[in-house]
Amino acid sequence: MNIERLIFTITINALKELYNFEASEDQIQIQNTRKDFEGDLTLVVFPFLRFSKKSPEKTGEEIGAYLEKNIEIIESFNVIKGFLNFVISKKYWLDILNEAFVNDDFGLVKENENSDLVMVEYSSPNTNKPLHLGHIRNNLLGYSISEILKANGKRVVKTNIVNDRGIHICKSMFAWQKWGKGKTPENSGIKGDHLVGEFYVEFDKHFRVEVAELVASGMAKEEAENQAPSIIAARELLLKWEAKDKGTIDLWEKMNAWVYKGFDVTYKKLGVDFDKIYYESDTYLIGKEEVLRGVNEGFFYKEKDSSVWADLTSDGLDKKILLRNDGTSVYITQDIGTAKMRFADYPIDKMVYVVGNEQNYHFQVLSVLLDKLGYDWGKGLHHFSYGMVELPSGKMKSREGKVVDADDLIEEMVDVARKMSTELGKLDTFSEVEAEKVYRMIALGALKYFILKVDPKKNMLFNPEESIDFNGNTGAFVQYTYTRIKSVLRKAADKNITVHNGTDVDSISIKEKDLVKRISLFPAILIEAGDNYSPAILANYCYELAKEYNQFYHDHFILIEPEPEKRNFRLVLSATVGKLVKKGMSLLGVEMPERM
RNA sequence: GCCCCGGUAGCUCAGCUGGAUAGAGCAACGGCCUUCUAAGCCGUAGGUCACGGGUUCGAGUCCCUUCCGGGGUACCA
Repeated sequence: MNIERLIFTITINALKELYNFEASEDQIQIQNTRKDFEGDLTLVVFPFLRFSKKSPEKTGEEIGAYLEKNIEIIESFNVIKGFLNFVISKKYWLDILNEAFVNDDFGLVKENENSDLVMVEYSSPNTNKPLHLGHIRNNLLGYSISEILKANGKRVVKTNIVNDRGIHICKSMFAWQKWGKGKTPENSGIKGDHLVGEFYVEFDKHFRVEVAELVASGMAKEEAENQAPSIIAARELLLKWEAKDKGTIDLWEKMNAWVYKGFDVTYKKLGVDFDKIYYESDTYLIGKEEVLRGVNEGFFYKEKDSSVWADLTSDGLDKKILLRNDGTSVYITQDIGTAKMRFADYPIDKMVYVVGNEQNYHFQVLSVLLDKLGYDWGKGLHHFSYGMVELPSGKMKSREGKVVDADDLIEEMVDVARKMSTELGKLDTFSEVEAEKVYRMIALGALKYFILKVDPKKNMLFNPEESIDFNGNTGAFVQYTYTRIKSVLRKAADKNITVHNGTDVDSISIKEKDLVKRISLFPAILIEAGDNYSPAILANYCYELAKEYNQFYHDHFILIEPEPEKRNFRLVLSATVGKLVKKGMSLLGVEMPERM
């Protein structure tokens, strides 16, 4: 039984016996004792004063005495104001450490036949432009939350819906036809997704000139945006595409193939992957069918102009268009089709969509629509809504080319890592190939940690002028701590010092106990990170653990410690921290180098 | 206009779902390498938790007003 549960239970007994009060668990607050006070765990006694009718100090003393008598591992207690602090016995902490040390799955929940199957959709790129920093956040969050859910015993299917059709790709296609002069990734040496992105920007450039001209000639802006020759041409392409026009389909396939090849490179660099990929071009027709079924069954209705709508006002939402008046599908149409396809493919218990918070409303609507269409899983879908990445100048805009490109950013990070590492002379004995591997680990680790340590729900700021740090609260800090630990363990092995379990020492220092306490929190942190869909909770834990290890490392000898059992204890501590930090960071998608 | 989210140190972020004197990192200043990796450790300085009210033993945390920022808002995705 874990210590907190034990205190809960015995406190309930104490309140009954001392004050004849039947408490429930949620009236009892247990927290970690603040560092400035003596003790490990603290019970807040204020809520009990109404029943004890005594001072906070007196009440604390009485409950404290009761618990001390009835719980063996409580060594002593003290009361300060309304706070009852317990000192937990050394044995308890040593037991936890030994458990964490020997159990390679410490804190992890194993999946079984009854485990929920969770499908996590993330990435979901459009095929008209390369990935940028906003997509990086999405990809890292999606990958990490998938791993965290697995660590919580869920069966996870990582999925990607590629938005490979629609007006956006037609814009790039039209621009390429018109101004491309046969440019290809092969003959230009430009990565495919970047090349297609160039034409998307090219399209917008011409489009805006055309709109400006029309406005200058007296047309209203809104109409001009509808009448510009470029947009008309792009729309024609979309209609031809939907009509399966051979030439259009060929061009579409060619350009998308360029993009996929480019995306694969970026995904690989980022270390993210998918178990199943869906394409909008395969799902949007199913979406249409579902919408029409909805019309037939009376959930949706057709306007005079033959556009199709859902009236969601009784659900507290607005009316929502589902098919345009020309019969083409809108964004949400394909989401309906994709959902149907997925639930046919997998026995999904829970669907998680990793999509930015600008689409909060969209998912509210989708949930209701799916429910109306008779899917009972519609109501339970989870929109993992994350904040935007902003630049100092504001929101990123692909069309204006105002973005931090994913590939560029990664390569810049690697350059900085290489430079820094060379200056410090850390990897002088490494081969070039080996060193390059480590630079990439450090660069990616810094980038991933930088993004994942922030609460996903919040917007975050990225300043391209200041490169991401390798000192302080960073990925490199945690990696560095790990390499220190590995170094100590290597040296122990060199000296034929074996690290054995069942460690027992006469006394442990404050720093040592702090570390064990932090270790003991690992299982709860994993659960919390999973329940809250928050890699940030785990990232910050890894930092705290590493930070406390560095303090310990600074203040204590490990290998040099003459007393064998003490030395062993510290080696066990070190190995355990190393293991947890590696595990924790791996759930964030961060790799750990052995040396740096 | 209406709806949602946010505002914590100069900057970037934590703050365990209402508990003790609000914490880190960066930037600034000072100290620590003949002992296991100094990408580290220690210290100094830095705060009206946007503003004003309320709820209570106790509020950065919950409620309301106002201000500021971001997002959404029926044929963009």
